[in-house]
Amino acid sequence: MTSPTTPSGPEQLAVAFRAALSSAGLPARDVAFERPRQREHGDWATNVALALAKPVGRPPREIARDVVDALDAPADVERVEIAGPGFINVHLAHSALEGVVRAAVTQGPAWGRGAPADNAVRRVNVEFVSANPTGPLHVGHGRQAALGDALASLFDATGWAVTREYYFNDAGNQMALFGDSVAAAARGEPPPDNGYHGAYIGQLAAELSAAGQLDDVRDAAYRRMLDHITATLDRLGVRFDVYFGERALHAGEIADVIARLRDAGHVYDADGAVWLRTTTFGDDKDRVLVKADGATTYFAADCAYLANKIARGFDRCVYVLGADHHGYIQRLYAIADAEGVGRERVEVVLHQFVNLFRGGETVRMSKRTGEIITFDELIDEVGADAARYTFLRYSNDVTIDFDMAEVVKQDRDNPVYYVQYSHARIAGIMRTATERGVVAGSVDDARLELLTADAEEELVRRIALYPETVAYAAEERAPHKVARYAEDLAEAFHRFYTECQVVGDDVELTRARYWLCVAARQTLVNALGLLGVRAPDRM
RNA sequence: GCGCCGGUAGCUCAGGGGAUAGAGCAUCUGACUACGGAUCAGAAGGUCGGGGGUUCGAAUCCCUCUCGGCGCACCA
Repeated sequence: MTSPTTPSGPEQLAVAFRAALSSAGLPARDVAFERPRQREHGDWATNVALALAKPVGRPPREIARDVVDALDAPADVERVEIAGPGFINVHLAHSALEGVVRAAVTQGPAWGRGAPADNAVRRVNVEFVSANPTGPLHVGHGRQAALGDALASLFDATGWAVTREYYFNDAGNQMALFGDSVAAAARGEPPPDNGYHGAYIGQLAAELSAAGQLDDVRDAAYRRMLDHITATLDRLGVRFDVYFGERALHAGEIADVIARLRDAGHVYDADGAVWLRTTTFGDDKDRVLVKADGATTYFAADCAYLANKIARGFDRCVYVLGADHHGYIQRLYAIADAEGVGRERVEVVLHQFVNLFRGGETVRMSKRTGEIITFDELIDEVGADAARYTFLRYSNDVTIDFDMAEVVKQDRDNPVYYVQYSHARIAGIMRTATERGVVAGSVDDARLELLTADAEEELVRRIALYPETVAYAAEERAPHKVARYAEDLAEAFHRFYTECQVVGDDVELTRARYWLCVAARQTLVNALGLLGVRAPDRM
């Protein structure tokens, strides 16, 4: 797996350090490495001596001394030193930096991608948005679209086979009411009681009328609405592999799953209803599968839907849900356990809400109050890239205060442009290099050892962090770590750009810097790709 | 009442048990006859909501209190 150009990482260092522990007569133990906060503390650091101090009963610095003396370090380790209370800091040689540039360039789109230790490809279903097609997407759906898509990309980048799925309800009362509302509008009548209002209802009626689809309005209306939603998502660059309608489950799968759950002993009848004993699996209360009036519940459909996903061969089912759905988590786990699927195959990624502002003033997203703004209108106002990026640069766990007046700004206030600008600058350098007839040659022949300026080395070190950033962001289900990384990378590039002229008189230096630019550009492209944000050549 | 998320610089937020808690914005001071100034360099700014505990070491883990957001259907 490790190519000759890949610099030593935690795995290689751990092997060497474990050997050193052994030959120093110290107890065997895993040696973990982390990236030190400060540059002067090296490329990697381990606290193994601190951890051994207590069991061995000796001062940590003394232990560290023994370990370092016994260490047979990998070739690209320049020096190892003991610091602070007993940390062992590893400094890599310049050749390691050169290896990073070559790896980024030669691996190209695969740079930063990984695979599980056993190299097995597992299948994951990522379900997100799943807004019922009874109205346009609102801004909260936008966050979920950006998040779900980025999570799916992170799964893909770490070796999973991913299906992006959108689940919608095409079977319930709301759908019927929605269809009837559109039908009423088509006849020029007011909507039924508790029906849907809003200009889009009239617009849908007009569209269906123009298309001659007024015979079966109930179905035609939601399909048309789903088309609008798909178009909105498309503007954002989000595409689903599967749109799954609940109705399909009513053909027998719901009845089947209830029968199976009953056979398994988890179902009982009470008060005229059929219940699933979810409390067995940690839920607060049992849940109704079939109501006293004979109708199956949405919950019953959830049971059938999970069974359906498992039958389709997914090893993992991810549900991206808004914070208001946190109560569903225990329920989903209970379903998985009751079906014998196992809760470890179900995963919920929760995210907090979005508050909309314009210049500090609250903008409502609900239909209730005066100004309503749909997600489409938000994209109109700030652009797809800025919208997506803004949704993705915050932790899932924090509420986003989305101020449209800030997000349309195209300066350092708005990190998406800062990152995109760094990419456009590199593209500009490439254009200049072409114009001035630079012959870049091959990265293997480039004299990368010439890249010794501070800004150059810092840029390479930043690039080197990309693969571990992707791995960690994926593991933590935290796309914002990729966004923050991209900002740091852009910063390192801008500084390099300011301090180092790429296309210059020195042919060898020009070539070396050219390849550094290619490596930086590739890393930016890959990172922005995970976020679904464009990497423009010009802005 | 029970549960989930948050409280870190004036503001918006990062922060993976580790070393001196970091960015951006805002404020102040500087930088191009160079490949795009949507840029760069620097200064200043902190009881990490309060209190206990675990640990060699806690913003980080545990307990508790508090403030803010959200949720606790035979709705969808």
